[in-house]
Amino acid sequence: MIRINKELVDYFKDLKTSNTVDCIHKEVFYPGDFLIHQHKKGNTIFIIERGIAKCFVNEDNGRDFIQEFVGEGEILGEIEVFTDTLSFSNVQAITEITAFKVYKSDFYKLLDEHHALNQIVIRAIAVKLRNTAMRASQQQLHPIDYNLKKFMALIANQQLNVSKQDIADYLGITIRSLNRALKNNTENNL
Amino acid sequence: MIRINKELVDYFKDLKTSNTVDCIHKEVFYPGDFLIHQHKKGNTIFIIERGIAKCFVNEDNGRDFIQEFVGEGEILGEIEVFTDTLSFSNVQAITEITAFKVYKSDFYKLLDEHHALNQIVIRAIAVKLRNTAMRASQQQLHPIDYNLKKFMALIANQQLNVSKQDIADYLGITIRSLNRALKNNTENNL
DNA sequence: ACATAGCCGGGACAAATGTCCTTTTAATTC
DNA sequence: GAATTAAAAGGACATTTGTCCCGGCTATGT
Repeated sequence: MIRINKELVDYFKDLKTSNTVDCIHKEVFYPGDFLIHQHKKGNTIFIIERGIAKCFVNEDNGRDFIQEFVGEGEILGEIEVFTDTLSFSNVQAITEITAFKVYKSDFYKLLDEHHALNQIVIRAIAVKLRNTAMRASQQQLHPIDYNLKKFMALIANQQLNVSKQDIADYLGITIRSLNRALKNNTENNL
Repeated sequence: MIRINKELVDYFKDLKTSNTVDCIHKEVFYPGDFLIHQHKKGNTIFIIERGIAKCFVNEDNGRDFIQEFVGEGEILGEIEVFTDTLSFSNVQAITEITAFKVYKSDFYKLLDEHHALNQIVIRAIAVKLRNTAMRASQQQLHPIDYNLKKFMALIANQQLNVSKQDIADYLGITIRSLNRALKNNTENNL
């Protein structure tokens, strides 16, 4: 449920420690900090080395929708770089985060010079697309109770403490509806 | 609204006519034919040369969700190839379609040998991800009337004749709800 | 023309979800 | 410990959406 990408972070760690390139910068973020701002122009990508962030869209009616929780190895900002568009979502640190930062031009250079990295990044985006598309249809076509149960199963193994507001935002519902669904689920599991 | 990708189809047309590669096969599909079957293993990608298809997920409760309508230049099956997983959605021809078909191993070879194609494909996936994610949050957080109005504006310019069932499946609602929303929208536009 | 079947729109009701606001609980300060 | 504030839970009602089903329209064959 918290997306991770071991091969990607390992690749960057190796690149960084090998000292063969000098375009990978390390950066630290604290809970609440924004790595990416919606509607802002981004000219860097990030790879999370440690920590957890939430990736969420703020709609024009004020409500938030959490696209995913991202952890170790997840790449951020690559969509903006590849499509040359403004960010369509925010990325905000939940825990303390250390991340690798690479500027757009350097990132393109890295992809050119490192065939394996190119493969890994393509795969990373493909996985994201797959997850996003599958969740969209599932969440759209199933009732809240069903989606909530799925969500709970997903975070059960994680040691992440998700706030109620975040659960509601992930499911795209109000807290009131979430409370009702939680009650339903516990009652039916007696 | 019907996704197209001119640069991708042009690239394939050039490759095909130049006769420098022999791994690009042309295939024809008729309305109703399936290019990709959900839950089946796919070992090819397609690039649509001409025609329109719908890409939809069938959920376990029997309902369908249309991810997108794809037209000229759209790539299909690449997610399955890159992530090495079963198809998570169906792709069905709406009009007659001609498409370029490339086997997985050949496709990887093409990407290796054609740097520009690699770029184009990465960009194509990035655009898909962006669109999918934006639509998911929008559709989840806005009422039907709002989403319907957006949808109508999108297909207004297209010469595509979308059935009511398809509109409902795209919006993730029942036909009954669609009819109500249609009535609302016309009444309010008086 | 008539009968039949199939599709389409909508009425009536049920279920799900959102909005608003009150109550309850927990936490904090003095 | 009492007072105050903030956070969580839920009641009451309105709105939205889904389910079920009926009646009408169209097409088709005989």
